[in-house]
Amino acid sequence: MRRTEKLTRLKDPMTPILTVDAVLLTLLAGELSVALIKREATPFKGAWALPGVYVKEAEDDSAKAAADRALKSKAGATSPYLEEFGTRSGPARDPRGWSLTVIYYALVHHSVIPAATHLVPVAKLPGLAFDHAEIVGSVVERVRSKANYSSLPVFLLEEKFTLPELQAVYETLRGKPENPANFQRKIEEMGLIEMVPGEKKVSGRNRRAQVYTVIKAFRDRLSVRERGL
Amino acid sequence: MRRTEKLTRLKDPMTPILTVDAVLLTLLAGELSVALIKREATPFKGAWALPGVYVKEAEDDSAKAAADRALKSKAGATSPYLEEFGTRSGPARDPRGWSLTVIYYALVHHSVIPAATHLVPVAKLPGLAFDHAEIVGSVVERVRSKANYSSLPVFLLEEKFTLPELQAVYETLRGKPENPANFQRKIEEMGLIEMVPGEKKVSGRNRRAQVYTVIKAFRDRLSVRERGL
DNA sequence: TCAATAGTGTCTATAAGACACTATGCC
DNA sequence: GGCATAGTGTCTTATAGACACTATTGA
Repeated sequence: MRRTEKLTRLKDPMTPILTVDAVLLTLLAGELSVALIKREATPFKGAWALPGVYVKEAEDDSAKAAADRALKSKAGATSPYLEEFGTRSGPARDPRGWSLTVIYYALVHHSVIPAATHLVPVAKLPGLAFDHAEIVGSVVERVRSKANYSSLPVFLLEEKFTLPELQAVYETLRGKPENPANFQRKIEEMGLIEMVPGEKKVSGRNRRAQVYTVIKAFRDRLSVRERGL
Repeated sequence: MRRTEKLTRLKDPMTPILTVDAVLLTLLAGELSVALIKREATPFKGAWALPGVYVKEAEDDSAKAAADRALKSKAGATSPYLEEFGTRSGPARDPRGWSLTVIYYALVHHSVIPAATHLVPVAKLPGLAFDHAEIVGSVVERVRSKANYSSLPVFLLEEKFTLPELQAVYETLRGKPENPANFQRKIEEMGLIEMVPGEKKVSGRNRRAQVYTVIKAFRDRLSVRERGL
């Protein structure tokens, strides 16, 4: 029985708690935002926290599979890009006892996240349960860093997008503007995207932008530039 | 009692095995080598494996502390640079059952490793227990990659070293020669090392080389270059 | 003075960044 | 035509790499 199971875990001094937590990032109104859930059980009942689950031998084939399950069951989303960030562990981070969590992060376009899921701009993060505030901060730092030399920002867009849209995402993450000519040159050198012939995107009363898409090989992994962005 | 404890772990389907493994790297005769230990217990009794331990709530304050303990108790070494690499997990990697291991890697000069510890060139790796061969391969790849843009290689040297020695370490990890003038320029730009005034190193019947040391701020962490190498 | 390794000054090639311009579409 | 955004050609500057040279020591 589950209840007995948990008590055993609590009382056994040699069996650390093992969980995964997922940092699901998206752009909302031009702001990098993270998916948070309200805790329904102690500890930290009622506090905001990252979507996370216990790693279960019966359900998960790996820690990454557990992270997938956490994203699906707690935030209602799946992500083609789901990468391990690292671990946090120790006797103090969880009041229930010695715990270790494996942290994963994912980037998606906000359209794949249900409206019911709470998205909070990382710049206005409230207090979070456990060490989750520090975790979000560290993951955001990593993500911003990867925006400097990889294709990671494309995962924040929909399947089809324009170069100006892609440039805007890069600029948001890197926090500085980019020259369109130089930007196009560098993206081309990454061999990341391909034109969708004929398709143009209307965005007002101006010239329509050419539509692009990520080439198959990079749909679920990064393209990396040697010399940075 | 420990014996009962282990049986409980084996039979409990909800409690994954939690371990840490350490990849201790050093240069031996100019070859990147890894510390291996011979397993004394099942499974894989008699096979070569990475130094690793169970994470113990009573002994370890964190997974990293457990990795320190593994290095000290199994390889007889401590390392100022000990970094998390990632995790491996699943039902199949350990015959005892569902397991998760946190992998750490360390780089040291071979002089701090006891002669009794087995060091094997990573280019001539034998078959290893568990998924340890894949782990060593992935860590080596990461280390070689970091040699392209950070100060990581200095951890393979002693406290005092010369520029030609440092250059040789970089060349070994990167697998290609470097121009001395360009190398010195780039190392200087990293703000990594300082001259030890007056000290010169004799290495034959030739000109003596100036001795350098890593400045304090980078004794236990990396210095990173923006544009690589 | 020769061999061997240490160390430096400077030119060249390449890549990043700046800037000026042309293109398209709706009003 | 005018305005707004899309997109391109090219010059300038910064950095990486190549090369030629000088320096110091022991034999």
